[in-house]
Amino acid sequence: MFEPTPRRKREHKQHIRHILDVSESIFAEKGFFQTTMRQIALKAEFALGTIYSYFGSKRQLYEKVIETKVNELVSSVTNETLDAPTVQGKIENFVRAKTTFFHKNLSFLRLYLAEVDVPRPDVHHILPKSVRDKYDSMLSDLTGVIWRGINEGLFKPMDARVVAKALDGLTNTLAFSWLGAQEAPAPVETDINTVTELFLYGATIHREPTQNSNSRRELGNGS
Amino acid sequence: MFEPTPRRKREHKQHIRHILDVSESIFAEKGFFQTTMRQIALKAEFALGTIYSYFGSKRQLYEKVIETKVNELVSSVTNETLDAPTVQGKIENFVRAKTTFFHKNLSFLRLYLAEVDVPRPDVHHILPKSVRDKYDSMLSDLTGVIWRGINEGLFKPMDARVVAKALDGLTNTLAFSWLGAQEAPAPVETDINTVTELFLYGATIHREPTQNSNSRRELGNGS
Amino acid sequence: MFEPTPRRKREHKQHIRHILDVSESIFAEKGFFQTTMRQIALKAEFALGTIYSYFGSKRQLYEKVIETKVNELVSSVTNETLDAPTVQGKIENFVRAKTTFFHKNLSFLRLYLAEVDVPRPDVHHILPKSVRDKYDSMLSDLTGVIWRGINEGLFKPMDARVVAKALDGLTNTLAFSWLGAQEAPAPVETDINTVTELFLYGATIHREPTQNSNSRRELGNGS
Amino acid sequence: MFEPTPRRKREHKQHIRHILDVSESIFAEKGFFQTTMRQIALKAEFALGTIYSYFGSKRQLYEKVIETKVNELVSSVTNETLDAPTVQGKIENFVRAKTTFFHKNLSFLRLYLAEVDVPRPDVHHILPKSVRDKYDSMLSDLTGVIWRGINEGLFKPMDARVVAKALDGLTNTLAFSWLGAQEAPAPVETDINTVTELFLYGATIHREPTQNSNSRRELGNGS
DNA sequence: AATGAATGAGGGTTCATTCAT
DNA sequence: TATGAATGAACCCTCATTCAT
Repeated sequence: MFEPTPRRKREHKQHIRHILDVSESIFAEKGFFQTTMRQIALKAEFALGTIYSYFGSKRQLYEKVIETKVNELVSSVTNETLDAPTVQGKIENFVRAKTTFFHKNLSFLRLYLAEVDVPRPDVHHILPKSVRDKYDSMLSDLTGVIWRGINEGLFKPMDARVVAKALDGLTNTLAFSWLGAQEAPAPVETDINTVTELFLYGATIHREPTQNSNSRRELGNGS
Repeated sequence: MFEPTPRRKREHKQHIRHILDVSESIFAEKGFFQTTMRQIALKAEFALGTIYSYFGSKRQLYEKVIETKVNELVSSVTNETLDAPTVQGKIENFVRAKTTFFHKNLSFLRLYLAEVDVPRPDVHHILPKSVRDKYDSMLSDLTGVIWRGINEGLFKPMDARVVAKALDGLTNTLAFSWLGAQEAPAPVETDINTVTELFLYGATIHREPTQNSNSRRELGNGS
Repeated sequence: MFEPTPRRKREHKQHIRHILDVSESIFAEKGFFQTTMRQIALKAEFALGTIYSYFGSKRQLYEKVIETKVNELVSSVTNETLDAPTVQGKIENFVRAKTTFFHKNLSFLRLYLAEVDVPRPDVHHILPKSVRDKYDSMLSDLTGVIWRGINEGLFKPMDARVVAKALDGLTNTLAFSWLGAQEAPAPVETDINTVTELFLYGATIHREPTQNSNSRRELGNGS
Repeated sequence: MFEPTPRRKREHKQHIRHILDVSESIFAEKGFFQTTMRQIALKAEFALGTIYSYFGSKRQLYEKVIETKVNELVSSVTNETLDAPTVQGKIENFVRAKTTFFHKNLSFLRLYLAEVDVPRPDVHHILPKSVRDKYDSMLSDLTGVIWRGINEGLFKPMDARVVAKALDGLTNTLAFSWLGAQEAPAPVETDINTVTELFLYGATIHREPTQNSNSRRELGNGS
């Protein structure tokens, strides 16, 4: 019996990280079903069996890829959202955190859209419950923020959950537009402002904007 | 030698329609890769070979399913959108047409989201160009509407294409929320109002205008 | 009950002939297994079922194609061979008849080589016994001629059957060389002379050819 | 990471050899199209997938079978042919080498005749160019020998290429006669002599030269 | 007789997964 | 632990053949 050396442990973690990264890029490029374990093993420079010894199955590997990144995303978004004191600030931070994250994880974006945004039917959920829970908790937090906004008389009295979904979808939609565009995506700040402005005040120009115009300027002054 | 009798022709069309319907439901339920041609043949109550004699390959069948429904959707949406005289009317009709269509074609919605909203990377595009073109033309029409709104001083001067995408995404997001919900989805009109209101005027309550809709309508009827 | 009109009967025969011709060309081009009944039906401008009503099965159609042409070949060759009074004349006529026939039926040649020259193993004979018998009878006739030549002291005392096979193979080999060549094949007479000369007198030049040279000239004077 | 151990490598080669042997026998027995990969896997006592991991596809496996044996044949024949100093010696050695090879590789003979002797039309060539080239090179060597014989005044002035083809076909024809015969084939030497005699001096008995071989040898040893 | 839509057995091929080394 | 050869279930597709009209 050997006790695992610290070096061993470190290497082990590095390997896992490495395989996850490689898998993410291939899954993102080809999708789950058109990715083969051999392709992953090849690109990761491990033997086929080694991948299995680390992750058990293709499905589990895929889930781990999603789970890891979703955790990062949700943590980041949740923290940022909570960080601001006002409702508007929270909204803005939510949009900023999500947008920034996807800007930095473009290849993951495709997986996210395919899996979280358009999940397979309930019976055959490809995602483990933990991931969906995580995602739902993020959405719940956002719902809470909306709800507070409604209670404070800031937001119109709509179904908070639906509004939250709408905002979430709005950021996804925008992020998605990067995927198609081959050109360098617009600066993040512009996107953040567009979404925030649209969500808070809509597309229509108002005639007598008193305080609102101020807050809008603050949101938009990055460009 | 003989051309097919009218009856034969009619049956032929019925069979095609039948297979397309069956395929749609299975593809929607399991996705492209987890659907087998045998499942389709079985559910359609045709022999395997018969499906092939009608559609050539799994890929082509899938494309035909998408193409047929996307054509319906786009026609319906385009017509309705053009139908209204004012910009706001067009926006509202767009949302109404799309929402209504998805309400009536719930199973197709999943395919639509998977294919149009989250396309696979360029090399492996599962959709024929014609379908994507169709979709793009719908989006272009919408972009035109937005653009007109901006020119008329109704909408804020934003990137019309991005705004159009946002509105499209917003309706998708809402429609998507039906997929998860096991409960009877809310009445269509509610959803339509939510999206339209959110898009046009945002989530925030404005201080001065008590009857927002009235004053705003005045703005739009100048054209 | 209608008695078949003479016209009907005539048409029937014409159809059979037509389908056989079409089949021969396709079988020759692609081989048995890579030819489909649909291809034949299409090129023959009959419905699939019609082909079956005439020939029962792909195998039977194929056999009929071979059988018909082999019968023509064997009849022609046998008649010509018997026609000449001398052994040398018979040999020459045999070569001439076979060569001429293949010259006129180039597409059949491929089938012939594939089926008669290189038959599939005994268990799975694709040819009906009648065809093989026909072919064997031709070879027997030739063997008889050789045998007579040996008895008359004209030919060396070799195994007549083997010698006959050799001559038969020699003509096949030559005919085969036309298949590869895209250029217009050499005049038939040249080929006939080459084979006959080679078979009767070999490749070697003899020093004191007294009578032999005469007979050779007779054989070769066509060119 | 690790290169395969010598043992692994050895086994790998043995497996390839084994599968090739098994395939050859089945292909020879049933032909390409009536042989299934499952049959091969079964007889080779490997899983279906294993055969594919070794050879990629049925077509490639078939080609490898042919290629391997044709290479053996051509090497053997070319070496033997070059070995003799005189033209007649070369001719005799050519016949001997080919005949001996087929005597020892009876099952391959059928494949050889089907593929080399009766190739499918150009578009559907089942053989890789390399194999056909190999075969052509053998034939070219033989043509060279014939050509030398003609130049030395030994052979009649015929088209050397055609004569070479004729000799090649003659040996094939003879070898082929073994395929049908269930009885033990005649001793190889007899066959070799028959072909050589026939090719060099023809079937006809010459009047004057009692000891043909002697006088003829004198003709040939001038080189 | 003629038609061609419908049938379904069968074959080539892929790829997740296992396991002996 | 790491390896990768071996496995075989499962899938897409073809095509000879049948049969109702």
